[in-house]
Amino acid sequence: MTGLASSIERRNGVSLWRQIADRILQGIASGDFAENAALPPEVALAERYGVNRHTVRSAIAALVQEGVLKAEQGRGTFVLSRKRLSYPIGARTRFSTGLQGQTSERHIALLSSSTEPASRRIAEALGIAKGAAVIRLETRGEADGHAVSRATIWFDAKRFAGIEAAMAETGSITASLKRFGINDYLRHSTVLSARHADADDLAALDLQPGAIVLVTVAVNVTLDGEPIQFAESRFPAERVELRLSAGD
Amino acid sequence: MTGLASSIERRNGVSLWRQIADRILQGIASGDFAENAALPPEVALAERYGVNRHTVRSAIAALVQEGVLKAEQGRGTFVLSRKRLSYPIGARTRFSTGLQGQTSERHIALLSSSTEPASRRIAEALGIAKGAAVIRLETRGEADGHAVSRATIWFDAKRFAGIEAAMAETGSITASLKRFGINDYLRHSTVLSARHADADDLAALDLQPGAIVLVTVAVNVTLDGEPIQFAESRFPAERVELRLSAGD
DNA sequence: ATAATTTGTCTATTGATATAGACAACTATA
DNA sequence: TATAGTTGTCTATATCAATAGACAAATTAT
Repeated sequence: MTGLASSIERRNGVSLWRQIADRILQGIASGDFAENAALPPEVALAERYGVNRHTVRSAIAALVQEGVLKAEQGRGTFVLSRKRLSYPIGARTRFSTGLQGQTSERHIALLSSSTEPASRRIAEALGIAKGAAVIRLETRGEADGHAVSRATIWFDAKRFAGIEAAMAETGSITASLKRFGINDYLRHSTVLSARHADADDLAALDLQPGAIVLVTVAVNVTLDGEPIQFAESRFPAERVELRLSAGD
Repeated sequence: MTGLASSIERRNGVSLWRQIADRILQGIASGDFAENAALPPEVALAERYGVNRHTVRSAIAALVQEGVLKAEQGRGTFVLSRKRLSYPIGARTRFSTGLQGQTSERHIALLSSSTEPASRRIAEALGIAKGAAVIRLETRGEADGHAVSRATIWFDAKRFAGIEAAMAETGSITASLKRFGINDYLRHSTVLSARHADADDLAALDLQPGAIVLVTVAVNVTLDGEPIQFAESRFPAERVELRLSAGD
């Protein structure tokens, strides 16, 4: 990416093969390793990263299982997967329209829903009393059959009673909110962080263990500034990048 | 954060103690573990995460060495460190003003500089010919003595000859650009991703191996839209979160 | 055909990771 | 003072991670 040959760290808590797998994924995303082309041979990669050939093989094996690479005996190891999806974030962040042009199909699957008392944090974000009932939706964003996001979304249960049914039916937050008279809404705030994927993320996003997720914590509001939705979304860093759209 | 007891993954390439250390850091950042208060005892943490007490001890040991926790025999283990810095990103992203109010002192240290031919990517971003000379600055952002960012910045060498001297002197991008007649500039685009810190990041940001960095790739432009600066910045995810400021 | 290149498999060894259990050392409290 | 609760240290064992070397199997080029 920068052209810097940033090296590999040992005795870290993160295995060398995992680090090298990360580097290869980066290389693909940044264009260092072209699509459909062969990777450098294992011995060359081993030398480049200063590790044993078997360690490189472990990294490649993980990426093969992940569907990113394909190894052919005698020929080489080839890059299958495309660049990362670029997910725009701005005042009018929408799942479906945001990925328009990058994927042919996309929708949000409702994994589960429940009603619970609001924690302090959620109550503050939604401007309701702590302990008031909120609806929690667990969702997965899918594009062309691939999982690209995993979100937990909270709504005021009083104002949005039954929204889980609307979500299950429409597969869209925007469409569901319309049923409650909200035709437009804005992203009020977004806070961004990153962490290792937990077991739930791994399963829902079909990730290999050790993968990194980008985490956004966001509040959506009506045009009047009334908070309507609080959400924590997780995006697989190896498949998705977030593009900050300034104006919109 | 969400209250979900997301669990720990095994055989991942990321050791259990590293994952647990991450979780504790998250817990501190999100307020689950209050500052100056004691962590739950080791046996309780071991049970919560479903691992052996010794594994929890490895995680705690790493965080003690990192200066985040302090263990006292017979009493407990205490949280020393504060919440993450919140680094705002928007049209007017500036290092120093962005952290105002959160830290008393902050500046950018110039680690090294060089002149090199522009890669295709950098040439496109800066609107110059591929192979044209560009100045590369390697910098570290510091706040109250702690490293909070590590950036690589490129400028058109023709237009900004000598900017490395200005940077070394002023410790500020904004001040340096003023010397070239640029009194204001805007963030044109930002792309966000995350990865494991490489050896260079680890050293410069004083991180424990295995740590995660948030990565932004950004282009700054003049008010007329002329590109002036291309930068890749790395932020330690355990110490910094990025706050997207919508309007500004 | 032959050789060179590349991925695949096997054995062996070393160190890091994780579990298990026992007990020591220290602190706070009843 | 005695007791419970907590961190610190030690031994032992099993598995994972990484290195090392050798050779097989498949493909491509000479």
